[in-house]
Amino acid sequence: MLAEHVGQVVAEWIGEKGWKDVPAFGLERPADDAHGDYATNFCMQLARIAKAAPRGLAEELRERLLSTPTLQPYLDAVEVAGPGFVNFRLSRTAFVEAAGGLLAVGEEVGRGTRSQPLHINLEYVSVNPNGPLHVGHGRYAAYGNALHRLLAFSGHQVTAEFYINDFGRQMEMFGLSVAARYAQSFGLDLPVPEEGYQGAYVGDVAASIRAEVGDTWLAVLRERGLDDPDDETLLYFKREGYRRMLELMKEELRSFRVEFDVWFSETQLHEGGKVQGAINELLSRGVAYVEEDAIWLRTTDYGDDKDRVLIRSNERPTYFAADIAYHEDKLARGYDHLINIWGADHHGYVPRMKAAVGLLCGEPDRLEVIIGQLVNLLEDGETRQMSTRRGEMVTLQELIDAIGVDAARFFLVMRSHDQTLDLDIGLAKRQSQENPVYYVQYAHARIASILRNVPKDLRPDVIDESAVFTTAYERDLIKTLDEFGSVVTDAADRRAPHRIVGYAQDLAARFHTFYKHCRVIGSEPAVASSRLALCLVTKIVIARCLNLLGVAAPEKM
RNA sequence: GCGCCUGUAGCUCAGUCGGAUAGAGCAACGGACUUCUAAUCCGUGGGCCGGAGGUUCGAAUCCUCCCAGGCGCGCCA
Repeated sequence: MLAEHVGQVVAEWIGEKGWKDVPAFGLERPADDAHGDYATNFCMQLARIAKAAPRGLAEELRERLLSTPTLQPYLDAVEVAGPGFVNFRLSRTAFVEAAGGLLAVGEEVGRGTRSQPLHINLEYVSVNPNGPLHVGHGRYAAYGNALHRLLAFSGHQVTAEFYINDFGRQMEMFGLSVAARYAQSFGLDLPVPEEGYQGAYVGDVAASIRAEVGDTWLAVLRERGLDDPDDETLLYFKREGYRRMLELMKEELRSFRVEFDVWFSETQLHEGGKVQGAINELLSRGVAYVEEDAIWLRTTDYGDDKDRVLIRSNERPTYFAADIAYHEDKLARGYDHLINIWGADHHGYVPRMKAAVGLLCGEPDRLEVIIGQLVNLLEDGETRQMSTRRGEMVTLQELIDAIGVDAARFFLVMRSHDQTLDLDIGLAKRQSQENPVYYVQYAHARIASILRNVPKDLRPDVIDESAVFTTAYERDLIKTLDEFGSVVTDAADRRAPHRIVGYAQDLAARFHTFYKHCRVIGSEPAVASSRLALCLVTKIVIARCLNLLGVAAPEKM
C-alpha cells in the first residue's frame, strides 16, 4: 500500500539528482518490530552511485518524505537507523485504507494483471503409458499443476499438456508383456520377455482384456508366440494395453486434481508424417545433414556440445527427432512461450532441445525447461529403489490412499523443486496427522465457524474510528494480506509454488495468533465489524492459496 | 574427467538478483480452554549456514578453490 507512494517520491528524487543505473526501490518487512512496519535499504545501495554517505542520503530521503503532503496521512514516523536504513511506521489510516481496499476487491484479491500476458504451453508428467504413476511422477504432477494454476492466476494464459510417449520399444515390450500374461491366464506357458514388464498390474490389464474378448487370441498366441512384434495379434495387445493404461493414468491424475487441456500422442506424430516433415524442412534449410548413413542436426549452432542424430543409420528416427516435430507443432499452434518440466535425469537433454527450438524459430529461449529434482524414497530409513519394469515402486495411489490427496499434494509441493526430496513412506503414513496442510486448513475452517456465528446486525465494514486496528495482531494480519499480490507475482515469475506454501503457513500463523488475542463476535460494534472484515479477507486469501496448490479449503474440520 | 542440482538446528526444509540479532515445522521441555473450533496459542533449550580464501561499509547469499552427496554426459527413451 505504501511502496508505490514512496516509490514515486524516490523516483522524483533520483530524477532531480540525475543519478543513473540506480537499483530498484523496494520496501521489506523487518524481522524486528522495533524497526517499524516497513523498511528500506535503498540508501545504502544508492551510496556507491551517489558517492555519498548512506546515512546522509537516508536523512535527505526522510526529509523529502515528511514534506510530501500526500504521504502524511499514512505515516506516523519515518526514522533513519543503523548504517542507513529508513524505517517507516504506518498510521492507523494506512491500515484502515489497506483493509478497506482488500475487502472491496473481494474474491479477486491477489489476481495478477500483466501488461503483457503470455500464452504459455506447459508440458509436464509426460510418461510412458506402461505402468502406474509412482510418487516421483506425483511430485511433477503436483508441482506442474500448481505452477499451472499459479501462472494463470498471475495473469498468463496457460495450456497444460501431456505428451504421451506411446511409441517405440518400451511400448512394444509392454504389449508383449500383456500378451504373455493373457496367455498365462489360460495356463499357456508364455513367459514375459526378459526386458518386459513384471509388475502385477500387467496381469490386471491382461485380465481386463480377457474379460472383454475371452479366449479369442489364445490359439494364435499358442501358435506364433511373441517373436514377431509386428504380428497383428501382438499389435492388438499393445494397442489395448496402451488404451487401458492411459485411461488408468488419466483417472489417477484426475483424482489427484491434475487436469490437462491436451493429451498429445507421439505415435500420431509419426503416423501423421510430422516427424519426417520436420526433418525434411531442416534438411532443406541446411541445418540438418547426412553423414555416415545417418541424418544429423546442427545443434552446435546453438551451443550444444555436439551435433545430434535425427535418423539412425538403420533408418529409424530417434526420440529426439520426434521431440523436434512435437515442439515444432507446439510453436505452430501460436504459443508465446513453451515450458517443459523434466526430471533431473533428463537435464543432459536440455541443451540439444533448446538448440532445436533455436533452429526451428530462431529463439531458443522460447523454450524454458524446468528441471525438477528427484524423489528419494525411503521406507523406515531404508532406501527403496524403484523400477517400473520390475514392478517395484511406491505408487502415487498408494501415497494418496495412505495420507489423502490434500496432505500428499501439500507435501510434494512444499519444498523447492530444485531440491531432492526425501520421502519416507512409512514416516509419511505415521505422521500424516502432523502434515502442515491441516494447520492452514484449520485457519480456514475457524474463520468459517466465526462466520456461521455472526449475528445478523454485524456487518463487515471498516469503520474509520480511532478504536479499530490498534493491536499488532490486527496490523500484522493486514500487512501480510496486503502482500499477497506481490507474493503471487513473485512465485509465478520464479516458477516457485512452494513460496505460496510458505506464505499460506505464515498467513495462517498470523491468523491463529490474531484469533487467540482478538475477539471478533462480542467486541464493541466498530471493532467487531472491522475484525470481521479481516476474517473475510483472510478466508478468501487462504482459500486462494489452497486452491493454487490444489488443496481443499474445508468449512469444517 | 566434464556439466547440472544440493550441503543451513537432532530430523525435514525455508531464506540465496548482498542488509539490522539466520527462520519454520517436527522432535524435547514448561505453561494456557466458563467466551467465535485446543488440528490452536504463549514460552524454553537447540546453529563454526560443508571447509578455506577473496570482493564489500556489510556475505548463508556474489567470485575462486577444496570436500561430500544426487543426477547426467548414446545412432537409448
